[in-house]
Amino acid sequence: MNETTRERILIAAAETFAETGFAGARIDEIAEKAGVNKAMLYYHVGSKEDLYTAVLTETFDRGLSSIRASVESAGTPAAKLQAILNTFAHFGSENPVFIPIVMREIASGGKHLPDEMVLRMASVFRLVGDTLRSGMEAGAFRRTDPLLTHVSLTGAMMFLIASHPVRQRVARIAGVDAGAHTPAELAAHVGNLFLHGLTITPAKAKKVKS
Amino acid sequence: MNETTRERILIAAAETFAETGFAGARIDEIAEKAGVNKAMLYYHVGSKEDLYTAVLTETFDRGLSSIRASVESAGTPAAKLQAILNTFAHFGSENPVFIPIVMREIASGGKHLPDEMVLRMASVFRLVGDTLRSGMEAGAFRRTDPLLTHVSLTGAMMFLIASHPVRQRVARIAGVDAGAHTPAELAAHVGNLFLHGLTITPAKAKKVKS
DNA sequence: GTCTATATACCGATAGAC
DNA sequence: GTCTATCGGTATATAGAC
Repeated sequence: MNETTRERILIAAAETFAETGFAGARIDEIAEKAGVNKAMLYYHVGSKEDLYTAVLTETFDRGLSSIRASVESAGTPAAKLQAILNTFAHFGSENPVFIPIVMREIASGGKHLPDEMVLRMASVFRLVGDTLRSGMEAGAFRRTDPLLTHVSLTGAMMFLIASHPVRQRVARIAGVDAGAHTPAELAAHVGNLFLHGLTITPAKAKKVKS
Repeated sequence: MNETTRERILIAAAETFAETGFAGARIDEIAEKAGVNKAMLYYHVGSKEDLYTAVLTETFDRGLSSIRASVESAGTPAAKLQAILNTFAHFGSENPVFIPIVMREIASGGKHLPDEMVLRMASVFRLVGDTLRSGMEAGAFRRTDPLLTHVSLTGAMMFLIASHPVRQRVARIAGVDAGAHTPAELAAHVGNLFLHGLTITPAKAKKVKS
């Protein structure tokens, strides 16, 4: 089993699927990008669907272990949450495949989402959910529905990262700046927003003025 | 000009584009769903791209005017923001085409997004951005990047609405409740989250305990 | 394992009769 | 305005030589 060839194919496939989606992806393009013959692609991986599933699960697994590691490296619930956001933003930016694919799957109601993938998504939620719940029980976080908050967090994060090209076009028309686009800056924005909210409370207002 | 035929085609196209995306959509399927001949589709609307653009802009325009109306009906910046979220959630739920299409466009970096659509997106941002800026200037909102906050808001909202089927599967695996799914409940969750954040401040903690 | 050549099917778009 | 028939191009997938 030539693992290097297979990996080259998976990387090329990931890029193409991210750019055009499953239906828009062309096997010829993936093969050319991977530097292999089209027949070799079928020999090493299989059909287009097999290729898609392989890309999905392998990418998700790498992201999952990254997030797992980052959670354990932080102390307080707030720090854990920020660590998750940082890792998520970094992973999503460095693996441009991941976010577009998830967004497309959500857009189709997860119709093509195999159980193995839902299982992995549940693992991520458990990580974030536990962080949220422990923060609530410790009196650090307000009580909100963990699953809905989790989806809100990841939704905001994914949109921020993936929207960069569109954001630039919108910004030019609206006559404003396109805003930050580095993973660190985007994660900081989401963390700031979700931890403290928009409203200026008396305590915060005092803090700002001091 | 038979407006009814054209509208039937646009409705069918909207459904198909939402389900499968631009590349995945089949003209034959759209024509059959609309109950018209394929040649008629080309006669009334034009090419596949023309069809896509028409669906996009007409749907977006209806949503834009809904949001415009809701903004004007509210007083304070916070109330305006909540009104936007409510309208957005309602429109997105009642037009199941809208959110999937936008999500797919963002996922592809807006490659198929015509300038007319970016223009409309900029209009929505101007509405939300002005609300945010006026809140900041009035001392009601903390200072954040308006465009990034706008994207975070819409991203969270869209993910919450569109993720419902996937959320149910994740919830079952994680052994938790799938959470709310009515537009009003989802809008309330996002509004609560973005206005007040997760962190319990001294002032809020006092409020909760009283 | 690797490549060429090709089968097979599908899809977007149109010509042309009525 | 409406339909049938079909063109031309392209896509996935494979057969078969080496």
